[in-house]
Amino acid sequence: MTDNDGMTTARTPVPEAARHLGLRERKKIKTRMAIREATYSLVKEQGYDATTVEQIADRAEVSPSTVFRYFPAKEDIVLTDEYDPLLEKLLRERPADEPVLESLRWAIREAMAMALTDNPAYEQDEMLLRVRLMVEVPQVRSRLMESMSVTGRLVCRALAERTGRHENDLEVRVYAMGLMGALLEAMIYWVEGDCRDDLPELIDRTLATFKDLPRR
Amino acid sequence: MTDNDGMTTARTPVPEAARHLGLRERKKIKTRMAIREATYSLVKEQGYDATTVEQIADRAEVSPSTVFRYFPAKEDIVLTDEYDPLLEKLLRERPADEPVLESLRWAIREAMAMALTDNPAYEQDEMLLRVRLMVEVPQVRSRLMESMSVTGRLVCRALAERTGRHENDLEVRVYAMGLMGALLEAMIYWVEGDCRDDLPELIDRTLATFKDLPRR
DNA sequence: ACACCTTTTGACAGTTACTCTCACTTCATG
DNA sequence: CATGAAGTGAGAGTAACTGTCAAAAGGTGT
Repeated sequence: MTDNDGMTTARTPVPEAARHLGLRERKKIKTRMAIREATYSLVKEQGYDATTVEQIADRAEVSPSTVFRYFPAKEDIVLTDEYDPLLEKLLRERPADEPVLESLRWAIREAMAMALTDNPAYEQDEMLLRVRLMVEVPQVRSRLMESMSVTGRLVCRALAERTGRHENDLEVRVYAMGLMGALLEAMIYWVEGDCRDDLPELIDRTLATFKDLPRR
Repeated sequence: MTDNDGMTTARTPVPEAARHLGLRERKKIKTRMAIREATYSLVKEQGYDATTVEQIADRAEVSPSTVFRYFPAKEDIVLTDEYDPLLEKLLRERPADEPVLESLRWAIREAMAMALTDNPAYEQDEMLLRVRLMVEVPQVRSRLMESMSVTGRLVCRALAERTGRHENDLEVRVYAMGLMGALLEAMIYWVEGDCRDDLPELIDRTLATFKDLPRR
């Protein structure tokens, strides 16, 4: 979502991809992670609203200025969305003549699987915390909804390629945002049910309420 | 404070529905309108961000405290959504055996028509300003998206009645929120095209990308 | 008219997210 | 190592809120 610094933020501690980078870049990644982790632990302890940016800065051992330099808003600390590029990649890997709903289903499935298996347990923990915050804290949810439109544009592009339409077609845009709204609601439903339901199944049922966007 | 000595009187006359109310209630309605109109004029002059609550309070001749008492947040001043009850009423008036998409189409059509014809010209002006702010100012758009979920619940209820499902069914909720996302995107599309397109037609095309939610 | 109670208001102080500026440190490079 | 660039911290400032409390205004009984 608001992760427009062009740099793909990595999840694994000081990732391999960063090895060749200068000390500067590596430090940036470190403080970024430090701020995130400080935030997560504080939010777990006291809740989101009770956690101030100053506390976060203290625990991350940086100044408040630096926190704001790394994240434009407090919500962005918990809500950095690095899955858009992954989703796009997975979507592109599907055969071009497959119905878009099918492609989406598989791409989302795959993305979720990767998020759950490729990450260590404590990160899965944080992911659940994040999802919960998205649903429960209005500010975070708002931001999430904003990021929905970014992902929506991504889906628009995929839809355009598949259906021979323009990515700015009303039908394309409307269909994409409809999908996003539906998927978001599915996630909320899932969290409300304490994450007990089988998420892939919920997503299947969600996508099943749509008809395929016809080719032009 | 806001004596009706002529000069500071609001453009909009106190509505008939308020006639029988006590002085207290009537005053409340008045200050509410005063705050709104102060906000609209200031925003027209300087833009949303440059307009502070203090300025709004000054122009509306109330204290800043009062502004916050009437509207929990600045965004809420421009974004009061009085159309939910109307939409619900119109939806209920449609025949119960009509496909839900049809009902929605007519209800939305009717609601729009009423909004455009029943209001004096300057209110239409303000409506356009509001719509534009919804699309352009992130904070306002966020709030709008939040309110989307409220309207979504309303649609859920209507869908539940029509399809014999429970209003908390995943399919119902997901379908409703999909609709809301799509309709919101249609509105954004309309504003981006400088409101030149025929809005009812856009809505028809939007709803046409959905299949009907089957009865259970 | 008057007293009495309730609702509404304004003044004020405080918190917090965020912005901007500027001096200072830290890294990169020839 | 010197020189420039990038990153950081300190501090001041803004504006959206929040909470409290005393004063004012509306409503109601006698």
